[in-house]
Amino acid sequence: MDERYDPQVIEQQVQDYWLQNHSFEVTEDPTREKFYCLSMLPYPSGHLHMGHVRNYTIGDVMSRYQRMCGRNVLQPMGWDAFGLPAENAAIQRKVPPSEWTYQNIEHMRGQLKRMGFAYDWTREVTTCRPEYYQWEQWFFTRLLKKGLAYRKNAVVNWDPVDQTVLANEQVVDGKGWRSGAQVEKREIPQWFIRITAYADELLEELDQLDGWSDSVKTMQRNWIGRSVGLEVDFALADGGDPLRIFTTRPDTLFGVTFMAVAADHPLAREAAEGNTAIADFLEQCRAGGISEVDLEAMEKNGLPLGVNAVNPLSGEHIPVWVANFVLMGYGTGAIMAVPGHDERDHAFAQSYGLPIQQVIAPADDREIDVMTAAWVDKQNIMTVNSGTFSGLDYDTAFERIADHVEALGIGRRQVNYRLRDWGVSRQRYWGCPIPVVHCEHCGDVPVPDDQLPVLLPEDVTFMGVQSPIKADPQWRQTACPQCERPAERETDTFDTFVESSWYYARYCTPGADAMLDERADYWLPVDHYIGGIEHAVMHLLYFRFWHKLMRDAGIVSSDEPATKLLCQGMVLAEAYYQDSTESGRTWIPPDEVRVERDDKGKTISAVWLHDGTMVNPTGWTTMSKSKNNGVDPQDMVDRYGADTVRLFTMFASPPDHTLEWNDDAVAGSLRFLRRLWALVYRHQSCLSGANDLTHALEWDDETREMRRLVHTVLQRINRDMTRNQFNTVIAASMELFNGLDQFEPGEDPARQFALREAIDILIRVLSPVVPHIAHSLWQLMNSGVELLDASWPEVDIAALQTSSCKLAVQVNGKLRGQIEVAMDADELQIREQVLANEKIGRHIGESKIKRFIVVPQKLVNVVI
RNA sequence: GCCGGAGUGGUGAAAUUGGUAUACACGAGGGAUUCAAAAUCCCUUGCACGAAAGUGCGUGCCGGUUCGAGUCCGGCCUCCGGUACCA
Repeated sequence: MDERYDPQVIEQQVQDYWLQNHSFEVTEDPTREKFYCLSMLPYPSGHLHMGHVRNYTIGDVMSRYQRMCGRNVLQPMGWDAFGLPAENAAIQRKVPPSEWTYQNIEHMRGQLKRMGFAYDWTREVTTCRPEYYQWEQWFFTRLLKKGLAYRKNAVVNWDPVDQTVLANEQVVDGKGWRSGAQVEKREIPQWFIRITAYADELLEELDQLDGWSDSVKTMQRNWIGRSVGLEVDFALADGGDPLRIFTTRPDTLFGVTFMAVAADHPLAREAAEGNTAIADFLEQCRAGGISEVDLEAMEKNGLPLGVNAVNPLSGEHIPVWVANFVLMGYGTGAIMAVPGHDERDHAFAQSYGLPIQQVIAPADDREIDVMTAAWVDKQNIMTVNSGTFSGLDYDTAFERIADHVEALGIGRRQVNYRLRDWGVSRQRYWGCPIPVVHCEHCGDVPVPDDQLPVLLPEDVTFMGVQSPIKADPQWRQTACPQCERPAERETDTFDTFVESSWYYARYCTPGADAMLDERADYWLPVDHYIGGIEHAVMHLLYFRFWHKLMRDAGIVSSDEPATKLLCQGMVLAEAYYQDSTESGRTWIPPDEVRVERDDKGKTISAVWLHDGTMVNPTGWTTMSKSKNNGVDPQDMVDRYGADTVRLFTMFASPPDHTLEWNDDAVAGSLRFLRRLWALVYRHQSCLSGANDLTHALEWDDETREMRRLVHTVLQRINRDMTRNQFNTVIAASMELFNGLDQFEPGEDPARQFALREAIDILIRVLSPVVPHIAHSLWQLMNSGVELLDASWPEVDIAALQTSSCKLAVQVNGKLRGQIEVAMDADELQIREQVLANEKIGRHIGESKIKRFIVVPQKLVNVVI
């Protein structure tokens, strides 16, 4: 054994050992309990970033721990390889997206291997390969035949200069990021998958997902947004098609003082003919992007159409407006407005001087004023000013008014969802082609199985604005699979969320000549899924949805894809900048900055080493290229080794918190591993001794104390491993180490045994986090077992026994002292000891004791 | 705007179910070793007052429940994630 800890050398040796022994390749074994540990697959952006390192270390720690608990562990890895960044890189570097992507994958695979993650690389999935995407094309054609996929018009961001569709991210302040042109809304035909047909199941099954956090489940519930309400037709005063609206507040129907329709509602278009003011307004509504943030943030405005509707309950005539916040694509494209009892309607009514009518009031005598603010309560209310429907609570009003509206034949009870069908069309090149042929005679025809996959050409020149498959008439041209006459291929590609909706299942069946095969039933569902909290709703909802689609196609047999979920927090770093009038804001890399601290270590200022000028610190912020504050995992691994990086990322905070990167603390993690190495080096002859003294050992006091520490700490480690709180597992291991560092076994066999036991436990519990150093140290232990398959250590209950314990003593809730009592002391004995204690007695004085509260083995509170 | 989180020393954080707030680290200060440096080791370290014993204060802010609140309840503030074409 080398005296010096040299991570670069030992990590290479250990990784070679794993490679030669195929240590992480697994097969289905029905006799063993399986554990499928899945981390979200990365987008191959070119370099591993700290978020990946953190995510994958968490998964690796879980996987290695489960293996030591005896499970047959599958931990796969792959590449979410289609997507927008490859197209941007292609334009910048003039290389085809495929080439850029494959090079990135090569590089990043090497980086992952250097981290020592226990992946079964024989199962690697690359989503841009036809072997993978052909099966989602195949599956999509099944969905088409079942009516679960369909085509309809939908709105996109349109850049009128580049003549292209923009992603929401590419719209900055309402303008195209490249052209700078004002973005417009444009309606084009798009493919959708009917996720709303599964809305109720997606909602209800959340209740069964005990292994998912409440915050994620709540977000998904709110995203689905099931609401029960009433659909009502409002007749127009001058005839014509009635306006259909949906409301969850039928109890406020008498308070409707106006209505509003979307800019592209037929009624608005009609009114615009011959009215330039309205026509101009509709034109204005076309400007700007389609994201919800933008729509909600913009100023709400509108114009009256000069048309009246009739309130079906009161018979009142109310004006119909066109408003920019009503959207044609969502719901019916028209709303009823109740400014007295809806905040948005109230604001709109006030800015346009529209009437506000109160129709509900508090059931008690409380005064409210709907003229100053909308009153939106549902509980403890009573309808007022509502004709024969006055004096009712919410539920009664809802039911009676719904009955009435249904009896009149102008509406019906209706369940509505906020969730919209999943738009999967993208007008981009670097994605999976949607397998449909457009035929003049037969309509949209799914590509038959024997013509799949529809291959995406990879050897293309890509200039950015136009997708090469849209630009290439040769590629588009085909024969209709039904009538064999000339027809055109669909040139849209899938949303990349489609690929990431089923990759976890494909890992189970490498090389299968079908979408999946029976091996999937052994591994699924995923036992633990780990990924960023940013995926809480969209990806994780599509992932659940696709699993149910596969179940209903008879391809998988479970209802949900993952039983447990862990969402890790973001990785942050400090960033520094300077502002100047000429060049705007410049971001200075942290390693070019010297931070000045006060005598307590608090940052007071920061200086750019380059020229000695002052820079501004931002505090903790997300790592990003634009802020120049990314920490490259490669640099860290080169400097400290993979184990140190793994140790730091697990130690710095619990998995679900944000993680603040700190170079000094990373060095501290290396220091710990060096001390661990030194400890084992110092005791190596003792450690390699035979382990034949398993009984009849007499412990001296110091050894008994040391063993009690080891086993109480192990107890905490076990608890924290099961709740995935790895930072405290490491803290406890450090405590164990600190207790051990002072212990000298000498020649005493019992003391030697105790030290061997303690170090054995320490190496085992640290091995999931720092597997390379653990492997090297383990070789000295003469245990005859492979560390990867060594059993997780068990607590020796006998070692925990003590005869007395310390009790904190409070007087009126304030800590005043401590006493030591026998473990089995009763309240009377404790009371005697408390009163006998001089320091505590001072605080009690002559006062009468009102209460004497004892929390066994913890504390006493004397209330005077 | 809406939905979901988070806030504890100089810093990252710990505190099992309402029971001794600050474990474990980092940083800082002091010391040892060294020709010197690196590395390593030892001690101190929540804040205020005090020579000390000690006393008071202290978990974003305001209020409440309780013998006892970082933890539970009500109301705010700030920051972070998502918001349907970034992944």
